Amino acid sequence: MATRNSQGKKRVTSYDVARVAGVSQSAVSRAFRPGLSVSAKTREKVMRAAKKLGYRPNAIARMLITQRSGMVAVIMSSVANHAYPELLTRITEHLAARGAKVLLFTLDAADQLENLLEQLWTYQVDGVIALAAHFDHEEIEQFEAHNIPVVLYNRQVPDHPVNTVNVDHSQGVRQLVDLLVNTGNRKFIVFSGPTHSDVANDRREFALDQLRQHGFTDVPVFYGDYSYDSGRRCFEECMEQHGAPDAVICSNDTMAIGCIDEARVHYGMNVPGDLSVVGFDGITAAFWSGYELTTVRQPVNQMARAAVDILMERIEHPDAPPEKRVLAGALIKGKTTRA
Amino acid sequence: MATRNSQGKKRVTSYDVARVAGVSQSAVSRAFRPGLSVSAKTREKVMRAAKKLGYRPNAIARMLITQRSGMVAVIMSSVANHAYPELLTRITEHLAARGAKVLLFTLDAADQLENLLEQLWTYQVDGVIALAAHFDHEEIEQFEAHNIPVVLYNRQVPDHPVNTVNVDHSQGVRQLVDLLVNTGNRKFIVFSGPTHSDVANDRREFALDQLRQHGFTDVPVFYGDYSYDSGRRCFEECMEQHGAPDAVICSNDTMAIGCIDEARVHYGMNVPGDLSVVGFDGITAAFWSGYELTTVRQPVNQMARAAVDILMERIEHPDAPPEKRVLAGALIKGKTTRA
DNA sequence: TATTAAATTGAAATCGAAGTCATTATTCAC
DNA sequence: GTGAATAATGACTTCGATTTCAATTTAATA
Repeated sequence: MATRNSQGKKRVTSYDVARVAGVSQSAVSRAFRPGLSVSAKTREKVMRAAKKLGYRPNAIARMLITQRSGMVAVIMSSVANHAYPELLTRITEHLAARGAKVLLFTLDAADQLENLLEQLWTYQVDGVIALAAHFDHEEIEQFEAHNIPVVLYNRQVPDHPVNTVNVDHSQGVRQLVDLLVNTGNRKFIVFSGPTHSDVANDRREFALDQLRQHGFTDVPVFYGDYSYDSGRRCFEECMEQHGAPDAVICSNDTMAIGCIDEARVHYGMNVPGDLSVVGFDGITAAFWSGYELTTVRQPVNQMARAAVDILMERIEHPDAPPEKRVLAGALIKGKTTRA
Repeated sequence: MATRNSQGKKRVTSYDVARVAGVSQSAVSRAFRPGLSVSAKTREKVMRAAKKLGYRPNAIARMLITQRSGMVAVIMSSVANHAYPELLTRITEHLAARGAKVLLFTLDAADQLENLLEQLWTYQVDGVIALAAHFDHEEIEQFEAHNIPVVLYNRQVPDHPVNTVNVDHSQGVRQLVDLLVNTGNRKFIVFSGPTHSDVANDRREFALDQLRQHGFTDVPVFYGDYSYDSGRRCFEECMEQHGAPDAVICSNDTMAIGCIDEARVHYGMNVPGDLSVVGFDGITAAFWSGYELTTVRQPVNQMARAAVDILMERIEHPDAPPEKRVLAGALIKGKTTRA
């Protein structure tokens, strides 16, 4: 008997189809699941009845009985990250190709994390891809306790085995520093992202390390928040405190662009004539002919794919050990550094 | 009895909690649903047992019995739209504030739409917010037949009542045109987005209309695809075919920025000295000091909020008639037009 | 204290598909 | 044509919560 939903319209269930097709409900279920034992004749009858009634299997009921939601939680930050749009669509597409759907969670403040996790447990997601959020031992252990595989994207949990996909920050930053040193820059400045960002800390420290390798010690660091405005502000502060540097190494492209604009527009400087600037990420704006930023481009599509692959592997084989995958970025020699 | 999931770990159900707490399973359910009739004593017992066992209500089971998934499908295009990141997080946040979650769908080619809809029906989403996809009568009628409310974001279905949230393209474009005319521009060019985009068509036609009002007829139009590169290409073609115009009216900011860069970098032109350029949207890059684009900024947050409000209203009251909400954009007088 | 009204409680039905298992229909080999 | 092996089928149980309904307890009123 067709029941009625809140709008008073009947919902068509497998029982309705079964009745019309003159078969059992089990047969209907089998007809819709590929590879199960149904005769062509029965399948035909079922499909005709299903089409006639406009039947679609109810995914919720399936989730309940199969103990698989087919949904993956993606945790993104509400802070507009210029790399997100592509990343998110890539992840969604790769997951879709494997029959999984994305349930979206946003997170800004760390204090919302607990609340977010509460939600996660109730929604029975099969796995999690975290683009945002800082996870510590504690959170990772919770995921383990719930047997929900997690993949961290461009972030890590020190000293704790966990699945991660990272661009090779170390190699990328090193290449940028080498390029700057080899093209004659001597007075360096680093514009770092916020200290609560693991990525920012990594990029900053790798840069300082590599500069030290070349004999440049005590390189001043200014801190921003990854934003355009913070890039501008850093440059302003830098000029006040140290005067014009030869080269600025920024934690990301957005800050680099802010820095360039500030230098050009407010200080009338020529980039790269008077100043070299490098970023990191390879956001679309970095390639605009107004900038043509020297940067390291993250292989977003491959990274998205790796994250999905790793996750799906753990969902199918929960015993697979954690895996850290590091993909090389591509050095883009733009026009914000001297040749 | 606690069952075991695919990972061999026990799942804690309300029955487990009931047994430990020494109450009925019904009581456990009531204790977790606010406003239901449970004594403080019972709730206390239940909560203690729940915490001890690490119990979380299973949202999937709830969805099945309540006929409400609490999930809203958001359809986005895989084409990187610079307005998406903020829009998506806003929508997600507003939905979260009302207890709903976002199930993400991506769509590029129109031929995937049918497949996408098939998925939609099975997932029992309570509603849909479409940021991408061109819907015709046919699709809207399918949604009506399934009793799933839809809100279209910045797009419409002519001659069919359907919920929409739009920025006031007409008013916005008119203000831009007036500004250009009033500041002495006489030779106009329009760079339009693709003809399959309703928004692009609207913006283009409104611009041409308003130019006609001012006596400017036969204004040439060049077509791009909203991308930066297409903005550059349009300007190049324009220069070849018509020489330098006074002012370029672009369908969106990204094309406008492409146009500006092409004019500045490859033609050595001064914007706004030699050329005025206006865009539409108010993407973050439009405000960068390298551009300071004259544009109309969409009130993204308010629009996201309106979309969510309208949708939730239809979910609660399915009989509410379709509603079209139009929000005014803010004219941003930047530095890409003469004063 | 007796009586009525209100608040709690648990048993049982329900949501809609998937999967187990025993039964029946087919197919194949001889 | 018979028996064995295989395929197809349907009855029934299950997933985990919500909700109805009747029974029971508690509170309120006379």
